[in-house]
Amino acid sequence: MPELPEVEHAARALARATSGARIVRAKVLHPYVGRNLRKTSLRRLVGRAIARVERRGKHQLAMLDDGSMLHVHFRMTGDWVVSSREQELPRFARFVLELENGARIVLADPRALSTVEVLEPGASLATMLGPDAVSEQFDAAHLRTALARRRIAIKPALLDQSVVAGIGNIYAAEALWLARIDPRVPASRLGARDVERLVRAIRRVLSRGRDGSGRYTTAGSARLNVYDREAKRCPRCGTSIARIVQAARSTYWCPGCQVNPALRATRP
DNA sequence: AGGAGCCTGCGC
DNA sequence: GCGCAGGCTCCT
Repeated sequence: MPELPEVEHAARALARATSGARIVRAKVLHPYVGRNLRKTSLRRLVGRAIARVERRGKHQLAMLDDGSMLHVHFRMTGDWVVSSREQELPRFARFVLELENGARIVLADPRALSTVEVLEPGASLATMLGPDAVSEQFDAAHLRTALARRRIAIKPALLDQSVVAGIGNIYAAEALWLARIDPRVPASRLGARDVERLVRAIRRVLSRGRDGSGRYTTAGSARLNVYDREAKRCPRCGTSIARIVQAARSTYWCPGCQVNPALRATRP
């Protein structure tokens, strides 16, 4: 369940379940999930306490008391299941952490695309991340600069985690709809006012998008205005919602009210 | 810039 | 069956 609000929720759940507790066991149950792990590094976790948990974009970092870090990425379908050691493992359990307080934290992921790795003290994430989408560092000035020389369309640009960290496919579409921007517009063609609207739209979209459990849904959700709604009516203008493919990902958008800013300028 | 691929389940 | 999926990396 991999968009930023969901990862934030998951990271908090992890923090709550672990807070200060020592790890007594750490085990990968699916080889693909541990593909970035060196054979011995999981054992280094045993005996360490989890001091705190941070989220950076959609990455989770559990900071251990010796300065090393447990780095987890849910990709498409990962999630934490918190229970106790006596309970049965949940379906799709791919990685298990057991704590001396009796808690058991399981990474459940049907597709097993999640990754778990241990970073040495002082190491940093291998990926370049832009400012977090819900941080103050992410503002119109930053986004404008980051997009200035990009010739790719704005929608795939928003998915580029080095531009801004934490936006996924669903909320990229939803934010562009809110800001009334055509997803196909070259990123560098957005004007200052478009970028400002877009930043506000991103903030709004990321501040909703969750039900009480921290999950989101697609079909049947009143919150999603365009995503997964091909051929349905745009809630704003009634036009039939379109689906296109950009950078091999689905983009849903409204051809009626999401306009190309360049065209808007020539037709006042 | 575009596509394949990773792995598995689900809906048609 | 087949095609699709909320992400990301790596390759042409």
